[in-house]
Amino acid sequence: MRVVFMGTPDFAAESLKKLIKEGYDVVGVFTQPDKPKGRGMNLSFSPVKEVAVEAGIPVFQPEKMRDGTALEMLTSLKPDVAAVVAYGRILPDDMLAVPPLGCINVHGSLLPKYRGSAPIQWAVLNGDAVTGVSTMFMSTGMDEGDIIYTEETEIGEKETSGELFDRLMVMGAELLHKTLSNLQKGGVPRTPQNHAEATYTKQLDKSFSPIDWTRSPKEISKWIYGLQPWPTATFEIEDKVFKAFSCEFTTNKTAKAPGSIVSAGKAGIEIACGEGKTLLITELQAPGKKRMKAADYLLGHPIKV
RNA sequence: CGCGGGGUAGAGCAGUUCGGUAGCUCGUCGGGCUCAUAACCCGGAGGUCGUCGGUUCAAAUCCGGCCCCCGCAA
Repeated sequence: MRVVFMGTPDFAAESLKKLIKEGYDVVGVFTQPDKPKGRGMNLSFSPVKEVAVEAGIPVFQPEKMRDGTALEMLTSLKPDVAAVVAYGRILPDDMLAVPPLGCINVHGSLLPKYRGSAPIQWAVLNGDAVTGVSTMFMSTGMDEGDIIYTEETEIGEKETSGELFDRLMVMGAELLHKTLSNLQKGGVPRTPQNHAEATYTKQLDKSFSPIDWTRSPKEISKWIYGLQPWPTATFEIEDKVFKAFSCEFTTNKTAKAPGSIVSAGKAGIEIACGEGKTLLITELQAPGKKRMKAADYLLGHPIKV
């Protein structure tokens, strides 16, 4: 079975690695064009490209999806099936129609919940107890295809999106393997999504960072963990912007306005939240500094309460 | 050559402008106070000041090379 793989970030690279390891005939890999990245703005390969290059698989990085060149590339590979994992591009219908067995997509949520960009992070941000991965047959509408398999997993109380990501990318890779394997053997289930239950997520960016202290400690905690490793939750003290990494709930009550500092000591920095409750920030990062315990930061930077 | 901040006791920082043998808070060790303590008091240990080289009577501090960490931006 000739497989064409399309993907870009680590989440996708994990699946590609799995396919290679399981011996699939990966005849070509599509990934986003190389971009300048990091300090120094050096040109860098996507994680998927790294894996493909190492495995000696031809890499395709079309700039545009709809000018025909991408379609030509795909057609020339004569794929039986395409596996698409976080490619970051919308495939036009003519490309979706190329592989006879269809285009399989791995999505980081239990569809039809969280269609769109950052499903994993939103599951954490919303305080969900359970999320998972799904494989589906791609269709014209974004993440609207028929579901093949799903696999659930619980979200830990203090699990960050990054940690959940690491688990789901492995689950996703295995589910993709199961899907392709059964597809090759003859058939896989095909369940239309209940579109009435669909929800959509917005892509995350820095504008989500500032913590809204009027919310409950529980919500803020989820915000802090859900926004890791990026774009990270932030708050301000004395005009400096801090990133928040860890927090603890308290049983304290306060009459202070949400966002004000209630106490600062060995336990951390206690800040007033909504409902008169407080949240203890235990790990943070000051501008230009490393991530550190809030207590350590206070040693060299006394904060007036 | 994208912009910028930083590497000083176990930890977090000050000191670098105007060179002169290292300071603060916490921790740690010992002692004291106390019914008791994460509180308080007294005392001690602990640093080749990232690294290599240069200038100088003298360098954490001035000059040059290198390594590492971090923020922005992507």
